[in-house]
Amino acid sequence: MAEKTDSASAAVTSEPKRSWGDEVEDETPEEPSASTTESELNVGGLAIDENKKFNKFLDEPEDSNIKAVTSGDTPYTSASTFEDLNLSPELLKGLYVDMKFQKPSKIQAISLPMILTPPYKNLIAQAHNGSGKTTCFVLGMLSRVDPKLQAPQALCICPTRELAIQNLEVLRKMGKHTGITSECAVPMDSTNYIPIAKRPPVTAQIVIGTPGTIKKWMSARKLGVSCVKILVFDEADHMLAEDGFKDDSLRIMKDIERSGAHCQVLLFSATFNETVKNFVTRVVKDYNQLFVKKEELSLESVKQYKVLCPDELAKVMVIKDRIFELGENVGQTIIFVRTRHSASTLHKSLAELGYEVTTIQGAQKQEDRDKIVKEFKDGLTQVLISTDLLARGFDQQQVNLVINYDLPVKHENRTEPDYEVYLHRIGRAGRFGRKGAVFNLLLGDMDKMLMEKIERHFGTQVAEVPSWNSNEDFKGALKAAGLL
DNA sequence: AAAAAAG
Repeated sequence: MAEKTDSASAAVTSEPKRSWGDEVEDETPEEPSASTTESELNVGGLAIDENKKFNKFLDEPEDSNIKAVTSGDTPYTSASTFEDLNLSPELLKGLYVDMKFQKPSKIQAISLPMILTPPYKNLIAQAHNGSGKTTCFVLGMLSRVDPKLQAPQALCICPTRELAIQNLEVLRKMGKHTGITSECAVPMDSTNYIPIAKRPPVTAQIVIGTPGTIKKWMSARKLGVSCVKILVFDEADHMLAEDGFKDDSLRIMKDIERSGAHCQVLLFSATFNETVKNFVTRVVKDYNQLFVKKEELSLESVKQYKVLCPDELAKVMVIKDRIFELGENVGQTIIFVRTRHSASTLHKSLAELGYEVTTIQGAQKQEDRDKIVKEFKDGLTQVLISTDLLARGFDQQQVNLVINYDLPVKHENRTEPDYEVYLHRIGRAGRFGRKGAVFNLLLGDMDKMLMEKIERHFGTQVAEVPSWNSNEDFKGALKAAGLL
């Protein structure tokens, strides 16, 4: 039995007074622990234990420890119901009727009061995959927007076109009765292409999109940001990582700040490695934060396995003979590969063997990508091969099986696993506490070593499937995962 | 011998 400590403890911290727009000039390395006094004192802000008894029936990782550190002395009380949040009746209707939500999930219960209570502090929030982060910032945006002001007031930046579209769909469903307008700022497909100069200025109150398009619209003066009062970065660690979208994100932040209005910044992700964490805590100032230990980040409901494969052909055979045969009783499957090229190679091998499979990767045409995602979300396709395009955020509850055809590795050093990508990939299964299984196909000593490092990093045990070509072994694994 | 966005 895992010990149940207080789920969240709040502490007062004193942060360096720095503006998030200043970061480009200010790269001074800084010891974050020196400026942050994190005590485990329970200063009574968060009544989490009280909340626990309501939430224990919910199908999600409620026993997870989310550690809260608040800045300043605003007290926050965890919301045990959505009514606690002073949401408009229209928004509550969307939550209960359209979204069919009953109670806030844990991350929602803790983060929403922080987002919605004046003086609207910035927030850096980490929470498990599939625990309902999207709802946190969507609700935040919808309820902070002034419905009477017809101008962009909330901006949400996402790493992929697919994620931006998905988030907008959630927002529109949740905000259906509010009359709040929204627009998606992603590269348009060829059929709907309108040159930027011919586009009318954006009047939508909430804009969700990808960095390039947002930047483009801003610089063409089609997207005014002077009324923007809430700025969200989904998958924030990636959006602010050195090899991610860092420059674009900082640029957007800076432009908004330059326009004058005070803007609340929300950073959400399931992962924040130490490097990014140190960076983001320097880019935003005066923030509240929610964090999860990396050892507690793997979802218990998703069983992880490793499969030792003697050669490349064996990997294809595992997909063909095990995943296709057993997987269809189990739900949908995503197969992750490292490169666009291996995506098409695998696709071809499987297609030649007569299996029906679709593939998505960034080199495809926008409209093809949209079509593939739509088919998969509609349940018309069962098995989807993907690059890390879909590693983050993609929410399809019927996905119970994730295959790492290739393990995720760091770009700059391929003998190092990319722990964050690994966690995001396996988080495509087990949405909202559902059961799931992950099969890591390992080929050679390098893969074994990478796998060991991953196990060590997250402090998890990844069970071995005894034989790659035994149907019984895979059946047993799926049974143990609760899928058969 | 990377993926993502976008020009």
